Amino acid sequence: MAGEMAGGMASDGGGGAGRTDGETGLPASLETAWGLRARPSKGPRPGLSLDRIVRVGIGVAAAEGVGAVSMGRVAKELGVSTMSLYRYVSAKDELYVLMEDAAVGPPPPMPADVDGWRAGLEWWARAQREVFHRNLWLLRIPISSPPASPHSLQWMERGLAALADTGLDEGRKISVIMLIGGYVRNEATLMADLHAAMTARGLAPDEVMRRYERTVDALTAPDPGRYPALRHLLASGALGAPDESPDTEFEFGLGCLLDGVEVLVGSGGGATRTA
Amino acid sequence: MAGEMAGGMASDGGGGAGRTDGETGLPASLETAWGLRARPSKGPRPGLSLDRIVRVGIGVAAAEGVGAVSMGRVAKELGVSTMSLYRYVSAKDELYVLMEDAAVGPPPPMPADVDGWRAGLEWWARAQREVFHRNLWLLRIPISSPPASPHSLQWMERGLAALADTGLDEGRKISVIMLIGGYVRNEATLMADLHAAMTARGLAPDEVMRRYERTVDALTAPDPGRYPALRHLLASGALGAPDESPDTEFEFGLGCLLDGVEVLVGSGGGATRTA
DNA sequence: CAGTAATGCGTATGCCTTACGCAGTACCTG
DNA sequence: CAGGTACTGCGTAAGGCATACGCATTACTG
Repeated sequence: MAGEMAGGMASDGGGGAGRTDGETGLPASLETAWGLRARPSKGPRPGLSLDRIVRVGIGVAAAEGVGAVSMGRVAKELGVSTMSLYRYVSAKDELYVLMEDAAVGPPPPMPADVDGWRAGLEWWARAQREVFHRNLWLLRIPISSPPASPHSLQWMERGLAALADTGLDEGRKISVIMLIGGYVRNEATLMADLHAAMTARGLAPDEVMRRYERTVDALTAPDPGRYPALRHLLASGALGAPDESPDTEFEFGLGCLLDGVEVLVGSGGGATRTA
Repeated sequence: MAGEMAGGMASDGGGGAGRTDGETGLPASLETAWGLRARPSKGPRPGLSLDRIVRVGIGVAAAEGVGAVSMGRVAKELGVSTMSLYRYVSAKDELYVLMEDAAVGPPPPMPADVDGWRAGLEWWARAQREVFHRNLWLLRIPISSPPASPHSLQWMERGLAALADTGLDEGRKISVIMLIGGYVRNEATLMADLHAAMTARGLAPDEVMRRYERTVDALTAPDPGRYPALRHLLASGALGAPDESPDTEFEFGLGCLLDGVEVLVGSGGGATRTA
C-alpha cells in the first residue's frame, strides 16, 4: 500500500528531484508543474520530460488502474530505465499528484446562464463529478495533502467564487466548499466501486446489487428481530432494484446539501459562532 | 497499493480459506466472523484463530498504521510463519475487512433521551465519528465492497431505524444514510490527514495550516487577478487560523446536511420522483 | 579547452504477497 | 485398535515493488 501516510509528499530524495523550500515549500516536480523553475542550462539535455512521464502514467492508470502504475512500468512504457524517472520525480507519490492534476485539468468555463450562488455551486459540483467519471482511477489515489497543484487551486477558486455574494464569512465558505467537494468525491467513489465490482466479474450493475441484496438477506434472515429496519428495507426491494438512476441519486444528495446551505445563507449565518 | 480494486474480496485462494458461495456469497473468513461455519472436526486443532490474527493486525495498525500491517509482520508478532495465516484468510484484503469490522464494533446503545429522527441521526453520526477518531487507521483502508460484515450491518440497521418514522420511502432512506455516513467518513479522513501531516514532521496543527496558507499565498501572488476569491480568502486569514474547533466544524457540516434532510422530510418528499 | 553540473542508468537491498506442495496430526470409520 | 483422510503448519521460492548509491557520459560556461 503505497502513499498511505498522509502528508508524505517527499522524504528528500538524494537524487535530482528533492525539495527546494525556496518559496512555496513544494517539491521540485510540482514547482515545475507550476511553471516556476527554469531548466538549468548546464548538463545534457534531458531526454524525458515531466509531461511525458505524467502522460504515460495516466495512460497506464486509465487502462489498467492505479495499481498498475509503478515506476518500473512507466519507465518501460517510455523505453527508459526505472531509475531515470527519479531525476524528474522524487517519489512515486509525487507522480500521483502530478497525474491527478493533469487529469483533472482546469475547470471548464462557466456558462453565462448560471446565475446565483446555488446554480453556481450546482454547476461546480456537476463539472467535478464529470471529471471523476471520466477518470475513475483518480478516486483510487488517496488524498495526501491539501490541494496545491495548479488545477486544484483553480477549481478551488471557482468554488469560492460561486459563494462570493452569499455574505458568508470566509471560514464558512471553505467549509461549504469542502462539504460539497467531499460529497461529490464520495458519490463518485461509490459509483466507481460499483463499476469495478461489475467489471471484475462480468456482471450487469443490477446483478451486483441483487447479489448484495441476497447476501444481506441471507445474513439477517436467521435473526430478523435484530434487524427490523433492514428487513423492512429488504422487503421493499429498494436495495436490489433502486428505482432511481445514479444521476438522479446524485442530484438528490446535492439538492439536500444545498438546501442545508440555503438555510445557512438565508439565516444570515455569516457570523461564526465561535465554539 | 494493495486492495485498490474494489470488489476484490478474494481471488479464490488455492489454500484453505477459499470461497463457499453456499448461501451468503461471502468469503469463508467472513462467514466465520458471522458465526456461521462450525470448525470441521477432522484434522489437528488449529493453533491459531481468526480472532487472534485480527487482534494482532489491529494492534499493529493502531501502533504503526495500516501500512505496517503485512502478512509477514502479523505472523511474526504471533510467532508463526507467514504462510500459516493463509489457512485462516485467503488474502490480505480479507484480513483488512475483518480488522475493520472488529475495530468498528457494535454501535453503542442509544441513550433514552434521544428523540426524533434528527436527534437520532445526529447521535448516529457522532457515534460513528468517535469510532473513527479512536481508530484513525480505519480511514486508510479503502472501501472495497458494500458493507457485509456483522458490525457494519448493525450500524446500518441503526441508521435506518433512526429514519423509521420520517415517512421517507426506503430508497430515500438509503440515500440519506449514505449521505451522512459519507460525510462523517470524509470529515474524519480530513482530520486524520491533518493529524498525520502533523506528526510526520513535528509540527503543531496550526503550524501545518499556516504553512499551507503560505504555500497558497506564494503560488497565487504572482497572478492575483486570476485568483480573486482565493486572494480574498488569504487576506481574511481564515485559511491559516480557522477560528473554529474541529468539533464545531463537524457540527456545522452535519447541521447543514440535516437541514437539507429536514427540508426533504418536511415536504413530504417520501415519494420518489422517478427520473 | 578545462571545469562543472546535470543526465541516464546498472546494481543492489529489502520489502511485499502469495502459489505450491510436503509432512505431520487427530479424528472417524470399520 | 488400525487405517483412511481431512486438515494443519510451514519451507521454499517466484515475481513485484520502491528506491539508495555511485559511475560514466554529456553539454554548457568560463
